[in-house]
Amino acid sequence: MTIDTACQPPASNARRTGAPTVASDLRVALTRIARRLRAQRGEVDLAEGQFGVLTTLHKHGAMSPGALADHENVRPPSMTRTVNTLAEHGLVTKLEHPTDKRQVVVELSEAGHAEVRETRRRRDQWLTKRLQELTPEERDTLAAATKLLTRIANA
Amino acid sequence: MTIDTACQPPASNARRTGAPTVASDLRVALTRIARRLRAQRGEVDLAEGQFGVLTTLHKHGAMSPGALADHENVRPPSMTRTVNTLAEHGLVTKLEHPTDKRQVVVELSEAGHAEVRETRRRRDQWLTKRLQELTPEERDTLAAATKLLTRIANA
DNA sequence: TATTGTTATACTCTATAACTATA
DNA sequence: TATAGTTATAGAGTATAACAATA
Repeated sequence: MTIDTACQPPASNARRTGAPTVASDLRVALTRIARRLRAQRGEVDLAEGQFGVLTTLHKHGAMSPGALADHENVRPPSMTRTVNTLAEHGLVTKLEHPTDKRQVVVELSEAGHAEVRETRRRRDQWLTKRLQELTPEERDTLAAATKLLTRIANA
Repeated sequence: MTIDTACQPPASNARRTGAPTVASDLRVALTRIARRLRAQRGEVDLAEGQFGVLTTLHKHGAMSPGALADHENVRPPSMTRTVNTLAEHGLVTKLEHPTDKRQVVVELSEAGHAEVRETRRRRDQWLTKRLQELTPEERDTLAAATKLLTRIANA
């Protein structure tokens, strides 16, 4: 596939200068594991953005489409479409707001909750298998690192 | 935004059962950091799939559109479009294959190489800043964890 | 008059099917 | 006849602008 005349050495700047590569190596590993985790899906084949709405509702409870759009960083018309798609799949329910008739309340259905749980279960299962291939000492290292990574993730 | 009647407790299965949550916590942290890394872009505003083609060419050298499609898990017509877009931006060059006139050779231009380098530089910079906020001991822990995560990523 | 959500329309990315050129 | 790539066309997902209903 690759033609022999055009192969250049994959020289990263960090390695060329001899500078520390922990950040770079960590970035590559993190990115690759995240991609493999994303590939583990639940029952329903959802786009990542649609699944994101489910997790947000799972975490924060029912929200208006506008609030969801803010939270997911999309525009309101896009969220209208996303919510309608999820409603057609029976994963969310659109309800009237109790006092403000302009608003719509988007609520996760039981199927929606189940989809979030199942997807997380499969992703955790994949990662758990990988952890089981490590020694107890290595798992301790990763447990300690998890605390640090969590701090970084929320920084 | 959230209406008070519909908030349910965010009870994950792992926590409810008291089972170990390292895998789950690690997954959450990994996913979140990866998302924040992806948000660090280079000069040109490229979709993640388009940038993926640049990194593949950066790593493996010039390839045919078909080989790129295989590598990136998209269909050939999609890769044709992607490559044409990248070529219009001056990030890749389409060349004739030396012996097989059916084939096209897609080569990363100097601007393409620079885009890959710059994007990686910004992502490494973001992560380096986060690492600098840790103690030396914590950095040692993450350095050790990086080796393990790299192994997992490639498993 | 401001806010919430939707409809109308368009652009991007992806796909399948059909076509062209070459091996 | 098989292979590499493209063109034609369609389906998601997202965007901006314009509109409807309600506060």
